[in-house]
Order: sequence, then structure tokens, then C-alpha cells
Amino acid sequence: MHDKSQTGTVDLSGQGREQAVTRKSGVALWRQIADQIRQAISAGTLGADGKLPPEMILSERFGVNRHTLRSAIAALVQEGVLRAEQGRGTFVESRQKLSYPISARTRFSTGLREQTRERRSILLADAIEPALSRVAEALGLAPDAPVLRLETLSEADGRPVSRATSWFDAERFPDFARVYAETASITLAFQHFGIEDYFRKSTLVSARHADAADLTDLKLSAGAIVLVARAINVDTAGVSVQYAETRFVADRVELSVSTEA
Amino acid sequence: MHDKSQTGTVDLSGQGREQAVTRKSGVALWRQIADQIRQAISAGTLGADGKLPPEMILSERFGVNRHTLRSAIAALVQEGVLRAEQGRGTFVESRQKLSYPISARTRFSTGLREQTRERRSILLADAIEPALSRVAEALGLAPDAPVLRLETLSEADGRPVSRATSWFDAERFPDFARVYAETASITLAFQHFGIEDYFRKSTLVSARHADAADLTDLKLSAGAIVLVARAINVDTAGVSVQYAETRFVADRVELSVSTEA
DNA sequence: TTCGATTGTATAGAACAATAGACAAATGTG
DNA sequence: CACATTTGTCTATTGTTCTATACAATCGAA
Repeated sequence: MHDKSQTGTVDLSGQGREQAVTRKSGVALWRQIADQIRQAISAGTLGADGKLPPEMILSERFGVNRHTLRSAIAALVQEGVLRAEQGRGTFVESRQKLSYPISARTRFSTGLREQTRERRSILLADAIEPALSRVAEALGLAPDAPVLRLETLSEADGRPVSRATSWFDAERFPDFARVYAETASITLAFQHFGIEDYFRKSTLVSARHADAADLTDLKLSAGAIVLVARAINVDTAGVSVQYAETRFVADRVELSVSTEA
Repeated sequence: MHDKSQTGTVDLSGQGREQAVTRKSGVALWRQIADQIRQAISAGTLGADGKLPPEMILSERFGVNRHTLRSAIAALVQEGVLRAEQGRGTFVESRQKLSYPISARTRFSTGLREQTRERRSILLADAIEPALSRVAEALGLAPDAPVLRLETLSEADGRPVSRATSWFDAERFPDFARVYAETASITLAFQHFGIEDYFRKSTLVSARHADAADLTDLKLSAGAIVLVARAINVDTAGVSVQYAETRFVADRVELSVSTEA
């Protein structure tokens, strides 16, 4: 059933890189095309002048009917990436990708300060629960030890950037959730508990399709990709104080690792 | 058109994490389900005993017809993730994710040595071309300076892991492609040109859908995700010697960043 | 105002995806 | 063997996606 998929190629970038749509793949053509246009815009290889080529031209490049291409554009208009004006053309609404630095001193707001006008984090939920095995291992706690779980959403310039689930030792940090809710900052909340500084020990990066909850919180459409960073933060004594699993919107964020050993 | 999508949820993990399929989203149900099963296997929350639940059970969990679920399984069988046996059940063929370390001393084979039986890199193509703007910038060369481009494929245990495009200063490293073809190692090829050691300066990590070429080379099915690492390597003097854009199969690889400041 | 270029709308048919029900074929067990 | 369990195949129906063609509406320039 899946061995007969056909692929047609298209040079969208003008730089030798080929883009393509694959038929009978389980992913609708209009969605594949929407993903590629979004990516090309982000890479600057399409709409660099703020305007997209006409629908007829684009549909020929992708080798699909004009209506199929229009579905792709409609999806991107709904996402806020494009804006179509009858008689004039289709225009790019937003372009740039945020570069999120990962280093020993990774903090949410700091690294994005120069790239955005405004940033904020929202506390969606908090709960005290027995630790899952991977959480207990990351924090160096006994299995099923009580941990505080924080669900947070981060936005930059009014658009969702990432969705994080963080765990903390509930015994060492009682009432952390309330302090965080007041300060809206992990760094400040840690200081309230006497931790002047903390460091990123390790980060595991993977990628997958966004699940249902992330789709909603991050305002994504189905099939969207998230970059997943599983990180451990330690205090100055090297003791794990936070384990976090953060999902970044792959279309809007890239992770920057500088390894100055 | 895209605002009327319906979402049904299913707890696949037994840990409170919900999985879901979204209808009318441009992604066929069987593909969404295939993606989720693959991910659940990789996370160990499904088929931990090597065997998948019967089709009837799974189709009820996902809230779809048995045939739809069978399409998902068929796709995973073709990928080599599952193996179905009439009368017996469906079994897990491969599970584990490779953890690819990113540090100042990142090299392909070293980090994967303990996780795999066998690794190899294949030179697919090489060419000398004028540098693209981002390549020239990364290597610190003049725009359109001649650069060598290498297209390589890396496999571990007989399965494709990553697909890289690397660029080198063609004037500093004449004949690099031939040397690399003979040694099958970037490290050894560099030594041939008097570079005893080199370091990873920076890495940008992003994620996107695999394009047509990567789909073919990495033997993926459409809609698959790749982790993209854009890296700059420098010699001991701090001069850029290699710029590489590597696409990792997101289902098989995660990137590990240890930030020991 | 007239015209070309462009996006928006409508309709119909073909190809694909999903559902439904029934039964065949293989496996392991009592 | 007889049986329950499980995957494999078949047919039919419905809804979604893609194609094809035609024309309307808006904009900007000649």
C-alpha cells in the first residue's frame, strides 16, 4: 500500500535545494505544501520581498492544481503566516525564527531579549505528585518521592514559543508554585529558596509531532513539529534542582548550542 | 476550513499523558496513529514486552476502525519498526533511540561507539562550487569563494542515521574529497592536511519535515521528521575549517548537549 | 474607463481515506 | 481435533482530498 508513492520535485529555493510533494503518503498535499512554504519563508528563500509569487506560478512549481495550493495558503493565513488580498497578491506576515541559546547559563528570557520586543511566561497548572521514574532519576530522588510539577507556557511578542513541564523536589521547595506565580520567574523563585545561581547540566534534544495538548496550548495545527528539550538544572553544589521537558514550536524556534570547551 | 477539526483523546501511555488523533487536519488518521505508535514504542510505553496489543484493542483505544489501524501498522511494518504474524500477533522489531552527543569534541563515530555494533559513512557526492552566502559566512570566506561540498550518509547497524552536507575551503583543502573517500573519516582527512585536532564551535538545532532527497537517502516515509544541526568546526587556531548541515532521523536519534561550563 | 493580473467562489468528477461487516487463514491451547 | 485468538482479504458505502473548468470580484496601471 505504501510502496507506490510518487514523488515530484521542485526547486523552490533557487539555490539547488529541491523541494517536493509526495502523493499517497497519508499527508495531504495541501499540508505538505503549507509546511514547505512556511519553511521557505523562514529560510528566506521565498517571499523575501514580503510578497509571494501568484497562485498560478506556485501551483505549477509544486505540480498541483491551483485549488490545492490555495488550501495550503488558506492554512497559512489562518496561522497568521500569510495575508491574502484579492487583486493584489499574498503577503508574508511574519518571518523570523528565534534562536534559543543552550549553555550552562540557559534562562528563558535572557537569551531572547535582543530578538523580541516582549516575553512572558504563564503558569498553566501545578500539582504535587509522586515522581515518575525518569523524573526521580533526573532529580536524584527516590522513586515515588513527592515532586512539584509546573506546567508553563512561554510567549514572545504575543505568540506562543514553548510549552514546558518542570519538576522540583517538593520537600526542598515547598510552596514553589506560589512563589513562581508571584515572581513569574524561575530564577527569582529559586533565589527565594536561597539558590543564588544555577546551571544547565545537560540537555537532550529530540523532535516529534506535537501531541493534542501542545497543539492547543501552542496554537498549532495538526502535523506541526515540536523540538523537545529535556534538561537538568543544578545548583552551585551540583545538586539537581529542576528537571524540565520543554516543547518548542519548531517553525518559530531553533536551538543554539555554543560549545566553548 | 481548518477550524472545524475534531479531536478525540486516548491514554496510550498509562501515565496520564494523552495521545490523540485529529480528523480533517490534512494528515490521514493512519499516519497520525503510525507516528504515535512509533513514538510510544520508542518511549517504552507500548510493546515493552516486544508484542503489540491486538488490532481490535488498539483500534478501540484510538477510536478508529480496525482497517484504519491496520494501515498504520502496515506503514510501520514497511519501515521495519513492526513485524506482523498471522495468528500470533504483531511484534516490535526495533526500539532504541541513539543519543548523539554534541560537545566541543563532537565526532560522528566516537559518541555512538557504545550504542551500536557497527557504524559507517558513505560519500554520496562531492563538488567544487562557489560558496552560498551562509556557507561563506560560516567559513569566514569571501562570497562566491570556491568551496568543496561533500554529501555523506551515515549508517549505524545497517540503518540510515543521518545525512550531512559539509563545506570546506577548496583552496586550503585541495583534493579533500579523494582523501576522505580513502579514509572514510573526516578526522583522518583533516590530519592529512596537517590539522591534528579540531573543535565544534557552535551548533544550531532545528527540526522540520524531511524533504524529498532526505526521504530517499534516509529511507523514510513522507511526513517523517528530521533534526537539523548546522555546525561550525574550527582548528586549534580558531579558524573555521568545516561547515556542516546534518539531518538526523528524529525517530532514531536524539541530540545530547552536556554543558559543563 | 478599459485591461491585465490576481485572489475568491462555484460545481462536478476522480482518487484516496475511513467505516462497516463478513469471512478466510494461521497459531496455540485444552 | 475443536476452539478461541489473531492477522489477512474482500466488498460496499461514505466522506475528504485533488483535479478541472469556468467565472466573479478587486486592484493597479495604461
